[in-house]
Amino acid sequence: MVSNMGRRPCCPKEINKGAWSREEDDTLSKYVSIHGEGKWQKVAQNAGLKRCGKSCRQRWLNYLKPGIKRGDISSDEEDMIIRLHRLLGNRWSLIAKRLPGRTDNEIKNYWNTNLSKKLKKQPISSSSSWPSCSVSIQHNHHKYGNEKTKQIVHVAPQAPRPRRLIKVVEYNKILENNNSIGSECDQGSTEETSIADFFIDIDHHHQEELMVGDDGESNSKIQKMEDHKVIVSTNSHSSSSPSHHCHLLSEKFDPNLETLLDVELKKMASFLGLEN
DNA sequence: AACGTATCCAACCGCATGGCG
DNA sequence: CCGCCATGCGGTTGGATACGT
Repeated sequence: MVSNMGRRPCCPKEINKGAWSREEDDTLSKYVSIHGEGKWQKVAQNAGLKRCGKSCRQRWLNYLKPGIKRGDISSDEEDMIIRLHRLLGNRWSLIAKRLPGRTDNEIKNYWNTNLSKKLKKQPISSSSSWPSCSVSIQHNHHKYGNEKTKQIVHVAPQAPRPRRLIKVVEYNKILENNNSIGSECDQGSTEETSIADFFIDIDHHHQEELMVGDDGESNSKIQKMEDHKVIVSTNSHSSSSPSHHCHLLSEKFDPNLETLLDVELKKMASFLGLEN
């Protein structure tokens, strides 16, 4: 092969490493407050920081960004982390998105240093009452100020995380199209949520869909899924803040809804080969 | 006080992913 | 379609601190 084989360094040769100084923090904060986030390589260069772009991004997102909480994880937050971890596994960024002000790195560290030990001492049995799904409240801010609220179900297979993941968004689109073509779905006050919606948290503009494995069988499975539809009535929370959905899952579980979803989700998990 | 060990957590590293030309 | 690049993510590392002997 060629002589310059190997991975190209992502950072300039002369860079600072290790802990960030106060001056570096100030420089980065000022630069981002003026120019905004993104283009981190240029941030590093233009701000005169001898740091690589990745490092700047991480420092900003984990410590400097306004609204970041540090330390003092409450028992409610801890409970939330435990539940979300059971639901989502080591997907720290997804977990962090549901804990306002907390970062994936902090949650990951907290898990590794505190919770993993705690849970080792108090293992959760497979027959425990932990939910196999969770519900969060999603607020869609539409044009002209009306807000729709939707209950989002997060499904986490207890099976190992798929090696490769594909999105189910396309499937959802197919269903939407089908519904609009002479289906029984009326456009009235009750909203219909297809089962594919259970996998999709559009809270972040489709950035964090829950996905299924692309083992080559998924497409056929998704086709068959059309027979499995679940209706979830939604309601309006005009007084709720957008961050409302981040509150504890334990408080959001409607026992009836949970039972319904649990049954349906078990069916689907079975269908997708995600049982156990 | 001195030393060894354990713990915490900020930062690093490499891989995956998505956008773009 | 392909390659490049920037960004995102999660596992790991290593320095600082706390604790035990």
